Amino acid sequence: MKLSTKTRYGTRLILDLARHHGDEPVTIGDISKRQDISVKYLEQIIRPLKKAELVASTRGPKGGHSLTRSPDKITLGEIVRVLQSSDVLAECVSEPEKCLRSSDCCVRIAWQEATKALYEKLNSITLTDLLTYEDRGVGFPEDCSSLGADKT
Amino acid sequence: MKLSTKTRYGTRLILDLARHHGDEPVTIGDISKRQDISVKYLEQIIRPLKKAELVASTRGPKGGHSLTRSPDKITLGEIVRVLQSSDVLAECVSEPEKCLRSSDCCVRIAWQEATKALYEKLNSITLTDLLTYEDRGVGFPEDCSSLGADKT
DNA sequence: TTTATTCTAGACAAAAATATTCTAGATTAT
DNA sequence: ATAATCTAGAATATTTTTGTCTAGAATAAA
Repeated sequence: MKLSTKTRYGTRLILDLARHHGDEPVTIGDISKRQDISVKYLEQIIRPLKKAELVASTRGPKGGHSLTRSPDKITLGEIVRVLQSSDVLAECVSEPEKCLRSSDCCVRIAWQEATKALYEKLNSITLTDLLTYEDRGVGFPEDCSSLGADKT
Repeated sequence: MKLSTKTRYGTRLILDLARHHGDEPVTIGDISKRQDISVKYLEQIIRPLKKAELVASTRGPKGGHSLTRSPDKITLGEIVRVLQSSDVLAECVSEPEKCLRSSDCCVRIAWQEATKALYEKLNSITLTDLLTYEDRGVGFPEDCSSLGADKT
């Protein structure tokens, strides 16, 4: 159920671009230094982001990468969908035809609902939101301490 | 971001027990036939469920497994937390100390919020709910067709 | 008391997915 | 021209997940 490091690193990558939105394009080398992620890996991660047109690049000296939209128009949901190779909780959610039982499987519907709830939250968080929390020294509005809910 | 097959099979396992709640204990062999999952794998999956005291077992002939609580007192959230080896979206959510950046990482808070939203949904779905939907021939109350939300 | 049935525990092996690097270019400002 | 930068695909390494095997323990019933 973990997000891949590709997704997590990619989020940091794009957040780095967000911090420099409006400035000169940012090079992979710079991001690598700031985020402490290898150049080679970043090159790999940025490809799907370009393909999805979240990021645009220019080659040659003075080249680099930048966001195609302002940070308040990009959500975490979008980033996760682009980078996460399996972007639903179970294969049967996105491809019911691959499971023989899907037609009358009540569990499948539950995974679907849960996936939906997850994306509703992710879609509600923009890059700007993250930068704002960062400025405030972190600490989201809501309380996040109790994850396991009915554990108690 | 996918749930492991252990979690998915385990959910079917426990749902099978739920269908026979109140009857004689159910053997792994029976579940294996009905769910089409190997005996050996089921034996492995049922261990953590026993440890978490969701399932109780008796040995010997006429032995088998049964739920320790009624199906309306067991939620999907609980099952996922027990079976899913990584039960949060990112390691830093449950173990912030493992990440150097965690103290001022705004992304971590976002993954935490998203994990929370996911469990709120999972915790709200009981085994009884699933059986009910099954009886009705599936079809949850809400519409589940659009997952990718801001995709459109 | 023996036997067949059933669960239990841990180790092991195989397969799949993920993470990461490498090699060889292609562009382009200076 | 050349140095800086991005691009593409292949190749490798690592980790995680999936699944099986071996050996044993408990117990109901004959």
